[in-house]
Amino acid sequence: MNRAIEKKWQKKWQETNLFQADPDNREKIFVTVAYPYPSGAMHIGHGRTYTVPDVYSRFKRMQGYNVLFPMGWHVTGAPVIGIAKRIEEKNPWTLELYENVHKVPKDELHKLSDPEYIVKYFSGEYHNVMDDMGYSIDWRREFRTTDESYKKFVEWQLRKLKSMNLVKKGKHPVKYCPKCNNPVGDHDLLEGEGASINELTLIKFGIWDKFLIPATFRPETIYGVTNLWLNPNVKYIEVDSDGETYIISEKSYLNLSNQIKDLKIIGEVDPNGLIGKFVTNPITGEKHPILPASFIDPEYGSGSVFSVPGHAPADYIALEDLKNNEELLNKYNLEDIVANIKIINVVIIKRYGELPAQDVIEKFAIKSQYDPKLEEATNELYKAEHSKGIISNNVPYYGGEKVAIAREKIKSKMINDDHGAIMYDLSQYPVICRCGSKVVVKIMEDQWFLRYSDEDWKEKARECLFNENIIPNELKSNFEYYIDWLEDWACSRRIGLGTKLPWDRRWLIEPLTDSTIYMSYYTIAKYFKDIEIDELNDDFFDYVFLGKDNNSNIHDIDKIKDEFNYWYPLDWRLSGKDLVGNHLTFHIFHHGAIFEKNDWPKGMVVFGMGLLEGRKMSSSKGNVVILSDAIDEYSADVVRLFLMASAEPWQDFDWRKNEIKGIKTRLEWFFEFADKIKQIKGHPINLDNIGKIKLKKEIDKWMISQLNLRLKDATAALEVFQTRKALQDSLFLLKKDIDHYTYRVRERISKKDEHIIHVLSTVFKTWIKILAPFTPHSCEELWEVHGGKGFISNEKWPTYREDLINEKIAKSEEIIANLIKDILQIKKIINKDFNRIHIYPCENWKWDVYKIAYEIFKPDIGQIIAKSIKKNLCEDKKELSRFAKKIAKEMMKTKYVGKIDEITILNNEKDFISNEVGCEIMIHEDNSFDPENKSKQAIPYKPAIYIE
RNA sequence: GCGGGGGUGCCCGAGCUGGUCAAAGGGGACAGGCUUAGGACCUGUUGAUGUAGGUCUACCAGGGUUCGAAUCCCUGCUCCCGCACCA
Repeated sequence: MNRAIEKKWQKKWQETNLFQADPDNREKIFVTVAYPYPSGAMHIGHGRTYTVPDVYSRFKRMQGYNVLFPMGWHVTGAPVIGIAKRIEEKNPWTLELYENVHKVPKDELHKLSDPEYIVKYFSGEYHNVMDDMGYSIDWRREFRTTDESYKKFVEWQLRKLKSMNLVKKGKHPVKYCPKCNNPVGDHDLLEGEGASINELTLIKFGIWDKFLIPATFRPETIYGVTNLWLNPNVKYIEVDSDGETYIISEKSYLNLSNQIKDLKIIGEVDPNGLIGKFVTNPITGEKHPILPASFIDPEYGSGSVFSVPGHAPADYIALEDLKNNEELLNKYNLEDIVANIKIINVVIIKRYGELPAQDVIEKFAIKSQYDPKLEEATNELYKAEHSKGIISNNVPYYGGEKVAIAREKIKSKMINDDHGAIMYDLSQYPVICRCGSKVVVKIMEDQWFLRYSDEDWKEKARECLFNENIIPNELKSNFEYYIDWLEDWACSRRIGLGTKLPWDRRWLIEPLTDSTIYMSYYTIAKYFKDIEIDELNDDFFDYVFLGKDNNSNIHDIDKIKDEFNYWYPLDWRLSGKDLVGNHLTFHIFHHGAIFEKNDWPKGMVVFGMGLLEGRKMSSSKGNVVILSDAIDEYSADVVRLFLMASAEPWQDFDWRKNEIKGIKTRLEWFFEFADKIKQIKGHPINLDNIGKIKLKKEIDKWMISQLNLRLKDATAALEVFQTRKALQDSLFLLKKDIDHYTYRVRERISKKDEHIIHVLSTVFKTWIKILAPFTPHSCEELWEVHGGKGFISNEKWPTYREDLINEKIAKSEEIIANLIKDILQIKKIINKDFNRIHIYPCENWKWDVYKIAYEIFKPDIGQIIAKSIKKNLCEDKKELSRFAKKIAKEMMKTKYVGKIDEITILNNEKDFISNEVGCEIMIHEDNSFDPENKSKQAIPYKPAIYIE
């Protein structure tokens, strides 16, 4: 197979518009796969993603369905902005990545400094590679999400949602670079990838007319505070917020000022002047001393911490350290204050005492606040208290409640009473923007949200999901979880490509939101080139998609509407596992909100990820195989076949060079198979007319039976996207059958037996059709070369013949194979010279007993014997009971398919068996010659053997 | 932590509505055949053991249900994935 042949067929398909799908009177199937975000070259992971729908589409097309498989480009979003900037700045890492991994030609590279050009360039590349892969896409419907008509569509969608009161305004924290003045994503970072935003509670402790505002994860521990910590080696400042004065570390100002409006610096504060002074606990009203601690990180929170030594190991050990530090105690005159501190218990957990912090300190043998084990100890205790802790009865109102619940209540109470506020901080430090400056958490005001928290909307989503087919089914509960868990989603953005929010043009629509119902857009996309942009107003979409009143002047509008109604609802939506929690769940939500129930999607298939030689694939790390390279090296059909054969779509697949080689030789074998038939026949095969012939030999019928069996299994597998199983049956197992068959009939092959030619031609003709969805180019070529008419892509999918699947024939073949195996085994064990092998088929009465045993369907020996005696099956009662015991055990190990005429079969295959075991054999119909009494050993499906 | 999915023979993996499972298929290794040769193809072997087709030990570990468990139930250990404003 070479690329020239593949190109030839791709061209022919294109010239005949083979995959352009328009409404007709056939039943339709509408398949979409997540449209790609083309910011780099396609790799084999993408190859798998897009091959699955192609195989399915081709399969369904052959079954007679009108199949629509379209493709578009999701080019909205922010990543390309950063990429373009880095190209512009000639960032070496980015240039290297795009030149060597994504294989962008040198003269194109510099043009990628324009984000629009990046997506244009790569969507073009994607299109070409998809053609090279032979995908049966209807390209007339291709679009980019920045097309003006698409923007009109998205505007309609958002206005629709707003009119349904599913959009609201609010504020929202984001990772933000103050220097670039922009929100940043992971792809914009120099350092700190994967950092998340943590929510903390600031609590206002009064001191004079000012406040210290320590931040905490555990607001419930406010009842256990003994003191505050300040780091005397750190700069502190006073800031004004709306008339209140806070004391915070200088380093925390940057972050806090992005979260608290108009935070103004008033002046510096000397921490030494604060140590030893007292603050007021806003909840309990108690006075707590301010004490020095060097472990306080000035960058985190607000640079001060409240101390809960009963439950925070760090606080506990810091207090112990201080007690033993006379120098410090003397410096600030703290001796009495520290001596007076009484540690308080606020949370009770099993297996811990009054002071859990002390327990873990002892358990981990931590000696000082600088001990590295401190973090581990803290984690352990925090987790334990959160999941299993109960608020102690010392605490008013909340005593006896679970920590996790009390925490939320206490938090909201404090915020309501203006004793506290929410702040956000990064989960790890440092996080550095590509520009080199520190990233902070900023609260974005005037943000727009989709109200996924809306219970009515959730209910619609659940109903939509309930009626959908999810493959694999296990993921359905995952979707349920996400529907429940989803909160309001910030759907507006400052940067990136995309559609502007129609009612607030300062904002762009966030790119997950603009790609939720685009499947409906495909159905009518081919008409847009002939329609003025302004005509694509809300009335147009309302009429076409929702059947509202027609206020549009577009003259083809009813045709457009009919086309939408023909293709919708979507039959299958395919996408990656990683998109379950957002794209796919949003897809359900938005269909639920906008479309009528009968237009809700019907099914989803969720894909696994790709591995490369057992390791995770990653473009940015260069651990990736570019799809076009793979096609060049192996051909599209080999790549397709490997991707489909190595794992089911929802499993992770592993690209292994060695195994691809195996697939390649398998495909070559398929080509040779055709030649082999030709050779046997002596002249070319004519697939258009392979004639009819009555098969007499069991082994010929066996081959046809196996063929139908494999076809049946493969068809059933493809119906539910099990590409691997389908190939397992149709490629590997069927090939094994053919090998077995040609081996069995090799004598007859050399005599050019016409039955064999007919069997092999039939196998070939069916086989080529089964493989056509997987390796369409090879199959077209073979089809044409061997006399097929038209495209194989247009051929009818073969239907299996249940009546030709014959279990008894399969069993007979098994008997022969097992017999040969057993003889060879015995020969090996006894290791002696011998002249002849005698074979004794199973006697009739044993078959009868077997049948009785089978009907009882339990290894109930007593019942088997009783019933057999009743029917008088055997004179020799002793022999009967011996056999009954044996068959009771045996029946559970073999499948009963009825009585088989072993004598005939054995006589027919006598020469073959004799040949295989390399010795003369004799088939006995009775036991007149049986010197060692071996004939008794015979049981159904297992003739007795005597080696003389 | 929350949610989801796993742990099978040298490797990858199927099986997991209990019996047809010493466990499919592929890869690797080994032997034989075909061949000048073979990385091509075919046949066979690839848990142990056995002078008659058998027996024993096996599907993370431990316990249980059953006439019978890789498959069902419980416990423990362990691995992977997602947890958001990012496509």
